[in-house]
Amino acid sequence: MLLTRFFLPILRDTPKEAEIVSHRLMLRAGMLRQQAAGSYAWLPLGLRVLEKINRVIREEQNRSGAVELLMPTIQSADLWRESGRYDAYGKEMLRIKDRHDRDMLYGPTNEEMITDIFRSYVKSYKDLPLNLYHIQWKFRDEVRPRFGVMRSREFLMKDAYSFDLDQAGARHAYNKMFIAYLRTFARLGLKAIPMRADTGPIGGDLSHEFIILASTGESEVFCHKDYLDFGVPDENTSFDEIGRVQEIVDKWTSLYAATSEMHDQAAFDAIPEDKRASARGIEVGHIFYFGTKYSEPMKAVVTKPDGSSAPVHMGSYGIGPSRLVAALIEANHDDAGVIWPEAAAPFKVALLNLKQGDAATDGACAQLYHALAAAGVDALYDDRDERPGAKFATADLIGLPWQIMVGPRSLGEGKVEIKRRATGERTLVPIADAVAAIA
RNA sequence: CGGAGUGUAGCGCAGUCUGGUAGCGCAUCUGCUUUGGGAGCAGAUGGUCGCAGGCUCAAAUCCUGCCACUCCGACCA
Repeated sequence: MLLTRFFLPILRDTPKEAEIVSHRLMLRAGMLRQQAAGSYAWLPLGLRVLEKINRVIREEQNRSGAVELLMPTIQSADLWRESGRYDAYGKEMLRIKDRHDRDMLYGPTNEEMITDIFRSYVKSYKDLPLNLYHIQWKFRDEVRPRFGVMRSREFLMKDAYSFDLDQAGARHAYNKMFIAYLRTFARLGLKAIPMRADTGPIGGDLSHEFIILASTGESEVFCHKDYLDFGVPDENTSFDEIGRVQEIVDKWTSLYAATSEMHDQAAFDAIPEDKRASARGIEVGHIFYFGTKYSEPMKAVVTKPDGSSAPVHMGSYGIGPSRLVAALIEANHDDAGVIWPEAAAPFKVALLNLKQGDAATDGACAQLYHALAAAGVDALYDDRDERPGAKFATADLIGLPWQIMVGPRSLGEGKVEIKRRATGERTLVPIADAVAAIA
């Protein structure tokens, strides 16, 4: 992509409404534009990050056996009356009327709709287990949206819904998602710690919030430091081995970890002092088993092997990709700007022509740009007529993992300079070796 | 929803107290010179001062009402 053909409205000054670093940097880097309180347009650079995150989420959801579909944003109130939540949900639900004066709503979540889809088709235990997910925009009319996309009213959510014959089956479905989440966050370069969450009226131990530690986090969290060194299940982990999957979950829930709402000071004090971590955290995922809460009132029942029928056991599993963009920045930035992990980076490399209009640098850049494209490397070529300093500042701000700098100084020896954004480390390499150096 | 603020050019701000024909920096445009960490000089463009009403010879400035946005708190993915 040529920068002169891209749409990248960089801001030199920080808009005053942006308080936390991720919000500031997203506005400055031209990723995001606020349209109303808690409502944002995703500009091209931001959209690329969002889609990179979605890709990782999809790959891990699919790997665990979940199946993608897509449900509408606008829902009929009737389904919500069936579950009883139309009246229970409160003002956070954005309620709308259509031209026929029918009650509609902009979905804040999709339990009712997915249960309706399930009950329409699935009648037999033989079709279980089933896990369906989608990635769709949600709206919750927050009293006080803040922190940019960290807590917006409109937000993107991956929500998965599992259906099983009984609680044991549902536990395995839960465990599979648990592992998929560990892998998803790890691939995005985040250390996410599963913390026991409130299960509400259902009870039990099957609800976890996945929290990343960041100084600007929204809530206080407490955990055992050993979690930070735990290994994440590799891509060959079999999701069908019930015992093995349970072992992994058991290990990842063996040590103390809790948000302030669930905090048990006595249990925390029992941890050796040098192993205690008390920090701020950002919730990036939430998984939940809720049994027959929706299947029973909405009559989502299947026939069992013995001929009797019973409501299915369900769970739901959320990740907020739009919030993850902000969380990634909170966890990866410096004074100059964002530092993207490769899996989420909008482009892999910035190609900087330090003397636009100079035949030698123009030629070398064109050659490199084509070589990168041929190698399948996503590159953003800064071909603006700007001075070197402006290009360095832009590249650091938008935080692509690599920068290839092409200027008369090194080109004299037939070399270009490659900079790793995360470390600042620079190396001089012959032009012909540049693509291989970052691949 | 309680409390506190802010709305003046694309962005950041001054001007409001004490009413008198709207200003600064950056950005943008033109020209020349520059070219390895946000260049210099010269010139230029751009604003119904959030909206509506009122007081006044005269309102960004005073009064009344409304709207939008932000921050703290309670609440939430």
